[in-house]
Amino acid sequence: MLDSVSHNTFVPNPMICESLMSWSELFGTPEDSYMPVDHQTGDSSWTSIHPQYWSRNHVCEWLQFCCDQYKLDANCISFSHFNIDGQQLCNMSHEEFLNAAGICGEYLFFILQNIKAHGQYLFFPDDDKPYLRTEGLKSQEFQSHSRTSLQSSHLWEFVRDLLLSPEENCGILEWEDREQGIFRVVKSDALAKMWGQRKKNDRMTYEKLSRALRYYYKTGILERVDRRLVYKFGKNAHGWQDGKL
DNA sequence: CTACGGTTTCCTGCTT
DNA sequence: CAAGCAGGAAACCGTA
Repeated sequence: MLDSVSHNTFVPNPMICESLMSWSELFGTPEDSYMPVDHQTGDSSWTSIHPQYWSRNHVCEWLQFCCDQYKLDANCISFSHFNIDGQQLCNMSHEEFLNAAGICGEYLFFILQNIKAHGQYLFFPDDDKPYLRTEGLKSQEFQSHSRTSLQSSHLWEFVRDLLLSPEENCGILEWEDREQGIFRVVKSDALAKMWGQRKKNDRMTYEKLSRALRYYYKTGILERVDRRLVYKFGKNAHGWQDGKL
């Protein structure tokens, strides 16, 4: 689908942008999309370039990727605000992100900060070794047996990834004992709100989130720590030891 | 349509 | 008193 649209003419009309058209309305369904290499221009994929050097096309592709992979509601994103290159994107403040993408802004900002800091990594469940995505991965292959560090659908992985991104977690979570995998929930309400955003559930509370965390005791993902708001990764949790993602 | 895992929601009782 | 913690029970929801 992208191939049928000239990237150079992406959202040329501000009037269209302001109407907050969804991605699919503009470009078709997600299924048609995101090949790692731009076949039309021969450009490298955004995944292999630092955000600072992304072209406008790269920014568009990144946005599309986020909407697809992180199940973000494209309707709340003002695409006109993202008709910019990587340099401008990186210069956007947290506030500007919220302004441009509403409730999705929080997460998009978080994702971008993570990519800026760690690159676009993938993890393969089998060996859990970080794998830097390079060109040539087919989208199907990409979807079938890999995941990004941030798209994890499970709560404990969400918590883990937040913990591994100190620059982006806004002090919501803190390591108590890095070696032993003990961490503390500093801002319980913020954590619940962020998890709620992730699950598109604005009724999420720490009370309910913590119930889900307590279920992990049974499976060895988490271990009980006898202190308020403190948890510990269990033997069945993985990925939290590797310093940076 | 069924099974099932992983929550989500609610609740009662207890602790800090 | 407010905020957390413990789990049981049942509803929910996406995926196989």
